[in-house]
Amino acid sequence: MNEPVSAPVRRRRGSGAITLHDVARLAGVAPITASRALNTPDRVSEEVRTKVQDAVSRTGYVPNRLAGGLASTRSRLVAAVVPTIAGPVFLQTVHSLTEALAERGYQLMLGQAGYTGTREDALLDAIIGRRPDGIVLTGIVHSATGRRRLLASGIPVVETWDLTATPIDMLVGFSHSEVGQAVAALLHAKGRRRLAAVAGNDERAQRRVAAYAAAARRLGLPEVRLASVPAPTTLKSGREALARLLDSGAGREGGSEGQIDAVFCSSDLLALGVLTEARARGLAVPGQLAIVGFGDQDFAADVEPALTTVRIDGGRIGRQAAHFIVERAEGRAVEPRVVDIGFSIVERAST
Amino acid sequence: MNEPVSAPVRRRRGSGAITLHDVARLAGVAPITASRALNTPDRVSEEVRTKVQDAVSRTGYVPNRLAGGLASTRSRLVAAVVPTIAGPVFLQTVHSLTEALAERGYQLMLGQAGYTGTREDALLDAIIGRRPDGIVLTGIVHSATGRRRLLASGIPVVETWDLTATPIDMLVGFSHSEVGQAVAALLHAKGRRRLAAVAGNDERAQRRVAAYAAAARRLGLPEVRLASVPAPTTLKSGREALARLLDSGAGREGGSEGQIDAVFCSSDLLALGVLTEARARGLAVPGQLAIVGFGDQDFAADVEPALTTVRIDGGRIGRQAAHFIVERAEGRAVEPRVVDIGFSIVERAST
DNA sequence: GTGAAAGCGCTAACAC
DNA sequence: GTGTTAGCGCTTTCAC
Repeated sequence: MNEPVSAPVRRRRGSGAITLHDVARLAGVAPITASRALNTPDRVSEEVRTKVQDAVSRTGYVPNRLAGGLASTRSRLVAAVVPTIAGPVFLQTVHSLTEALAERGYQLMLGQAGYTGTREDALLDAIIGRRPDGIVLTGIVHSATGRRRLLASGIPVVETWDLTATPIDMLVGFSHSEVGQAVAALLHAKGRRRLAAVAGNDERAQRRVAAYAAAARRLGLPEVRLASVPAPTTLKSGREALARLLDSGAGREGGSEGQIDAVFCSSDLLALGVLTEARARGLAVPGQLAIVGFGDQDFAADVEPALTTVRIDGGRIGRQAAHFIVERAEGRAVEPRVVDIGFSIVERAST
Repeated sequence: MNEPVSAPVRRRRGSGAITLHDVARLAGVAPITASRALNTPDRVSEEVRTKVQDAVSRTGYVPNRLAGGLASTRSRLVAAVVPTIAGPVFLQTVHSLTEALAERGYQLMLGQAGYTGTREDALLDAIIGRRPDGIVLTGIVHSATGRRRLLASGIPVVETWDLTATPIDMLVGFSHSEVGQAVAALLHAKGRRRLAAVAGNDERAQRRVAAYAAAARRLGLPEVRLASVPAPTTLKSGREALARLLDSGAGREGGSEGQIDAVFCSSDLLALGVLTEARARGLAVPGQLAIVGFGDQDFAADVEPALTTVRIDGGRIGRQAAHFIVERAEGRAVEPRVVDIGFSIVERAST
């Protein structure tokens, strides 16, 4: 086989890919000058800039960011951790996070922790080992050791979708308790008295429902009936949960408390399941049963009847998290480090 | 402030994190021995292994994979490209890909190319620059320059969710044309004669629908009515599309061809929208209108009536892709490099 | 089984 | 504005 023209001395290691040295040689400058031409173009003469650009496009050079990250201790990589990508809740956040980061030249690395939390520590080590410029946590109850390692790593951390008293670092979210209270107040104001809830068994959903039940109690309503379903939630588990609520309610107390007349669901998908089951049983919605979802997924407005739901601006969470991380990565302090983005209740036909 | 006990000479650069050198010093061995104790534990004496393990847990050492990747030209990072994470189609694939990779010690990096493909080349460069051990492409029509750069990078590539004649490297998917044909055949066999389709304007969906229309033609059916909607598809666009199909059909030809009696949708969400609109208009499903979805999302079986749909084993695609990449990364050849995972039609109440 | 030396490809630091 | 030097933290290569 012929050696390529003007081949360098055979390398002993390496991938064989074009390097910055190759580009620099072609452009007739020192490697560091080529580096500057690419990274800080305005600190270099016009002439050098064009020569280097030229060499880059002729060779198809793609900078090795592993090497760059190692040398500069800036990887331009941001990690996000979600319980599972299969659940729709965080998609909007991950989507806008990815976009906002890409605009600023950062890349997203995605990790799935699972709802159980068993793999959490291993995942965190895998992430920290990559020295990302930031870590975004969504809906994770992190173990004590996990917290400690995050702290020790010195990597900027943004926790999202919640408001905790003791954030690791930065925080963008809303109060799940307030959501539960607001929904109870709404249903009470609408004249509903026998409230129920269907919630996935993740910590945040349980917190919403607990606050909802407590608020109902304070409003003098009978005890809220609860149905728990596994996370991630599905339409099917919504149907089954309503079936359980209705059947157990009918059997018990001989109707002293009567049938439930409102259900708060921990996701819109669950709410759609409840709606489907209600229709299958000939229960009128909202006539006999009011339904409230959570998340304001894009389908919520278009089902029949349209779903009342709690709207969270997931996109804003993602953008704010990206902003936090990029500011930190570029050496600027961010203050305040906690942002409460709130929520709103979108009233539609189902209540 | 006190210096930490036995502080090394102040480093001029670096993150200040614990390094393998620190661990090695603590364990009383050379750095390379510590490296071996962690990466190839069985090539090291029992004694060294425990001493190093001990030093690791005392210091909380997390290996810097940027440095490791640079030295070994193996990053243990795999990139996946999806049009958008907001669409539900690829979630199962991404989910199982992440899991399968994590099990083998690889981490996923996610990129969103968008359905338009404008950002595609920039995204590919950002990915290639990270020197992943593999790249998984889902549903991307890649530009000629994109293909060239992928090829030039030498990184193993798996294209998924399609079967093309000229794969870049490895491939796991199914035939979209065959899906369209099979659906047309099914509806024909069920006695449906006036077929319609609602499809997102992405290349693959259009291909399914084109094959569906062609098959209908060959079966002697009247021309298929088509409605195009923007990708990603939503419940709402499904409702609107059915409305358009019905209204235009009624106005035109004075009923010579009559109302449509079957709709093939390019996603289950779209199908749910069609179903919702049909119900809102008092059209009986499947009596007056048969509906077929695509994807067999988990809700498809549980809506009323349950949705007939095309089932793709997205999880298997992800696992197979992970297998391909890991095998390659570990130096083993894979043969064959193309896997057709096929599809099945799940008949439920909506037809 | 263990270690010394020499990079991987890039950029910070400090000249000039 | 441009270049030289010396690493970043790890693993390959080659000795012992």
